[in-house]
Amino acid sequence: MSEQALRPTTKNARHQLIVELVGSREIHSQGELAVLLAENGVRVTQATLSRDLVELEAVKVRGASGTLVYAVPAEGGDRTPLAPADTATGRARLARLLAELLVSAEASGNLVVLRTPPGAAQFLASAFDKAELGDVLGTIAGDDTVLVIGRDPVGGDDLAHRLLAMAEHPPATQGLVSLAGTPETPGTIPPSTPLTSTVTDTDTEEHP
Amino acid sequence: MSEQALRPTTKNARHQLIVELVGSREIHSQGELAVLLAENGVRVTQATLSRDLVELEAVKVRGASGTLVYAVPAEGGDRTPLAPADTATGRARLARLLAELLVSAEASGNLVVLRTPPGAAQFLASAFDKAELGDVLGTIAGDDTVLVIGRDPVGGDDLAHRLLAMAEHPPATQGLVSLAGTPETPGTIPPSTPLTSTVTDTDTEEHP
DNA sequence: CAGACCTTTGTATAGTCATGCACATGAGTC
DNA sequence: GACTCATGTGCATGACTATACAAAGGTCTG
Repeated sequence: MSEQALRPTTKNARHQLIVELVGSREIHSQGELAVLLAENGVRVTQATLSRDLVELEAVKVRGASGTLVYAVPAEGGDRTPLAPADTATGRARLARLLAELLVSAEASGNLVVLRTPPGAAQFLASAFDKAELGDVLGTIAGDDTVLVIGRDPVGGDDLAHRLLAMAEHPPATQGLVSLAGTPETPGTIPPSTPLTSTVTDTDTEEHP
Repeated sequence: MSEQALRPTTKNARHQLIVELVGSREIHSQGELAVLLAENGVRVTQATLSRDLVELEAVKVRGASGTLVYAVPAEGGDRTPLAPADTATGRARLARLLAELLVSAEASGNLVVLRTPPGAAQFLASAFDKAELGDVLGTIAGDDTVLVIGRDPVGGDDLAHRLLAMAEHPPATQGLVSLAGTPETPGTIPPSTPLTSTVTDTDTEEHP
């Protein structure tokens, strides 16, 4: 084996590096990933990467141009660059991600149900975490649905409108790699659709 | 062209059929999809399907067994099986799954936060869907957390107790495959932990 | 009518990913 | 030490997907 000729690296370290790379740039193929890894002193073949990506439960999601890029669910599917963002940055980023990912928003009581393209919900939810909106109690995310829990018991509508406004007026792009593919603009908000089937069926059945 | 020999079908109709098929079964490859379409009288090649899937913005997601299956974001990415389950069977199954999977239950307002072993939340949540409990508005699930939304604005406590009772008195086992590896017994329920950090951080960060 | 243009689809093939097989290495046991 | 087993990886190749090119059909315009 050629390990002695390379920078020492374990499988776990390689996995970590893969997560970092996938989280910080759009990677379209395992060959491309192999090149990036080699640039970091980790030389493996496509076969090994295929296996790694299975172990990491990676998927391919559609980016802005409709091309498929890798996404790793590690850390809740968070593909955010590892550099932590401060709150203002977090909010700007949330707005940008809302602009890109928000498919629809529905409110009921203190809850807002956000729909995203498949695989993007965790990503969007993590942006809520980092944005630290005061009137958001927390979020829970599945595959393509984010449930935003508002503090105000009847503030769901306001919150939904606010999020839509953010989605429509995102800050200038900052060069962050975005999970493009905000295919369908929300259009309209059905103001008071019951929550049941939308949340329940779609989200829980997304991982068969 | 062989269109004259086939059931008349437009591209849009084909897209609709694709969405239905992808939404009702696990489809692992475009070849498999081509076969299913042919069974429905729509004969196209893999090339056409590749193009269709791009237009439909389909992605591949990982299913329960870790294999990749197609998912279509149309209609919010709903991949719900189309065959409905009857209610009584669903409720018995839910009770059994609660007995096996429920780690803890906490109520707040109309919400009940259920904790499961990692990876089991979606499975448990789908059982809620099929059980069709009247006082449950819906559920949303992450990795190890299921948020159960009750209809009664202050009925969370009652609902939590009811679910715990179901967990403690499940029907006789019926040979259902359980999510083996239900390692940890609930032990105790911390009665009134605030909802915030539990929901947000744990759940969205749970996919390593 | 003819011609230009657009859309759609199939064929063939390049590109991408998954996997069987073989090998190397490390850990544990005798 | 030898042997066994588990893990990890590369090579080769099959399976899967995307796309260049060509053809057919439909629509629009002069």
